[in-house]
Amino acid sequence: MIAKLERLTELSGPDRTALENLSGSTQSFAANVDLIRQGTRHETALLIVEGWACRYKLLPDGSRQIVGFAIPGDLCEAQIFTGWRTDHAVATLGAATVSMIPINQILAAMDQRPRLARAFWLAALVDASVLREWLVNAGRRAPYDQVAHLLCEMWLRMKSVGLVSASSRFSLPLTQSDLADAMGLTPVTVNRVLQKLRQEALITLAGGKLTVLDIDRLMTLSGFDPSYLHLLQRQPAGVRPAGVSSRNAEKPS
Amino acid sequence: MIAKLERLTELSGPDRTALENLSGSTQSFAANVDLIRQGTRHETALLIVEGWACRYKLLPDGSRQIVGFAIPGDLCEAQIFTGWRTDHAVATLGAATVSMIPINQILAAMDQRPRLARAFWLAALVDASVLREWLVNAGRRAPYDQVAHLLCEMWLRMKSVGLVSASSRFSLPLTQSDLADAMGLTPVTVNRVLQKLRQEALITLAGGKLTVLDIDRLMTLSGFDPSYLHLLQRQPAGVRPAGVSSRNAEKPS
DNA sequence: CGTGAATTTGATTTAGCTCAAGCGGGGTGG
DNA sequence: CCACCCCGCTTGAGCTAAATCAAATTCACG
Repeated sequence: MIAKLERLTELSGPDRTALENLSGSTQSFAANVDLIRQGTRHETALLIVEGWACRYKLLPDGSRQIVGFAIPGDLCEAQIFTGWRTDHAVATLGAATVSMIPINQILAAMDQRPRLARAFWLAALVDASVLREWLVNAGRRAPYDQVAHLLCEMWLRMKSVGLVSASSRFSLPLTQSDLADAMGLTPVTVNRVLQKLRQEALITLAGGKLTVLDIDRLMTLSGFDPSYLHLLQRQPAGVRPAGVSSRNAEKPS
Repeated sequence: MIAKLERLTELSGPDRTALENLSGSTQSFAANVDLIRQGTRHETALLIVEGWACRYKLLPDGSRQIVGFAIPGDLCEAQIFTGWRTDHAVATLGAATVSMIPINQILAAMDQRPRLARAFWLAALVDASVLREWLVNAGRRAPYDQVAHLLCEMWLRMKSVGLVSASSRFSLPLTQSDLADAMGLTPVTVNRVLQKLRQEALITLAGGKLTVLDIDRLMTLSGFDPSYLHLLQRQPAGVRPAGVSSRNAEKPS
C-alpha cells in the first residue's frame, strides 16, 4: 500500500522493505470525524488505507475551505514530521480506515535511507503542485469548469491507485457541500453544475458513486492538463490526455 | 543570502559552507521577463537576490493566476530539481537580479549533507502551507479581507528577510493587475479595496512602495494568523500576532 | 514633452450567493 | 416491521457584490 504511494515517485530495492516495516495501528473511523485538529501537534502520521479524508481550514466566520483530499495510499499529513503545529485540520469524509504511523519511525527511515527522504520531498512537491492547480481553480475558473476539473483530477488519482472500475466508476464520498467547500463555491451552485453535467451525459453521480461517462470530453472542456499531478511517467511519451489505455490493470488492494 | 533562506528552517555547521559554495551566475533582468516558461525543463534553479518574481499559470482563455511570489532569498523553483516539466511559469515583477544555480550542484549538496536535504524538504512544506492559505484566500475570503491578508503576508515575509524599514515601509513592485491575478479578483476591485484601505489609514501605497500604517489592525481585520508561514520560531512562546518586537534587527545583506 | 501603461472613476450587467421551502431516502428507535 | 426524522439534495425567487465595459486622468519614463 505504501509501496504504491512511493512507486509514484521513484525508489528502489531495500527502501521498500524499510517502508513495509513501518508499522502502525490501523483504525477505522466513521464519517466526518476529525483526525487532526488545527493548531495541535501530533506524534503519528496518517496513512489512508480505505476511504477518503480531507484537509480543511475554518475561518472566523464559520466558513470552511477544503485544501485537499486524501485517498487510499496518501500519506497525510507530511507537515506532522516537522513538529510544527498543523495549520489545518484533517477529517474523514466517508467511513475510513487509517493507519497511524509513529513519526519517529518515518524520520528514522528517512535518515537511514536518503532515497526515502528524497521520495518524501518529491511527495511534498507534488502536494504543492496540486495546490497550485486548486488555486487556479478557485481563482480563475468558472464554476462549471471548476467542478469538471476537480472530477477529472479525482478520476485520475483514483485510477492511479486502481480504484476506478472498468466502467469508469469510483467512490466519491463527498456531499455537495464538501465539493463546494473545496472550490470556494456554494452548495447550490455545485448542485446546478452537477445537474448540467448529468444532463450533458458526462457523468452519473448518486449514492457516493461517480461514473464518468466521457472522460475525454470532461478533460477537454475543463481545460484539464494532467501533468500537474506528476503521476508515474509510464510512457516517456508526453502529455497524452490519457483518457484510455486501460492497459494498466489494477489489483484492488 | 542563501544562509538567510535556510536559517528559516534549521541547519548547522558545515552545511552552511556547502550552501555558500553553491555558485551560480548572477544576472539582472528587467521587469516582466519570463525566467521559466511553462512546460519546459531547466538545468538551473533560481535564487532571487534582489527584486520580486512570481509564479503563474495561464489559462486557455488568457486569464492568469499567480500562484506565488518570490522575494529576495527565496529559492525558486524547487520543482526544477526533479527533472519534471514545470507546470507553471516564473516571471520577474520589478527589475530583479537572480542567481542561476546549476541543479546538479544542489542535488550533490543534498546527497552529501542530509541536513540540507531536510531543509529543502521543509522549504517545500512551507511552500505548500502558503499555498493552502492562498487557496483559502481565493476561495472563501471577501475581496477586502483578501487584499489585507496578502499585504500582511508580504509584510511579514519581507520583514523576515530584513527588507521592511523602520517606518514599516517596503518595496511592493506589483501592479494592481498583478494583485488581482494573485487573488482571483479584478483590477477594478483591487483598486477599490486599496482606496478603502488608504481611506481607513491602514496603508499607503504609491510608486511600488507600501507603508503599513497599522499592521496589528490589518492583521486583525483580515483574520491573519502568521503561523502558516512557519517563520523562524525565535520565541517558543506561541502565536503572538508579532506586530511589534522590532528586536530582531536586520542586516540588509 | 510625448507616449503608453497604470490607476482611477462611473455606469451597467450578471453570475453566483442568499434565502427559503419542499422532497427523498436511509438509518434509528419504538 | 414500520414510522419518523434528520440530512442531503433539489428547486425557485430575488438580490447584491463583483465583473464588465468604458472612459478620463495620472504617472513613469524615454
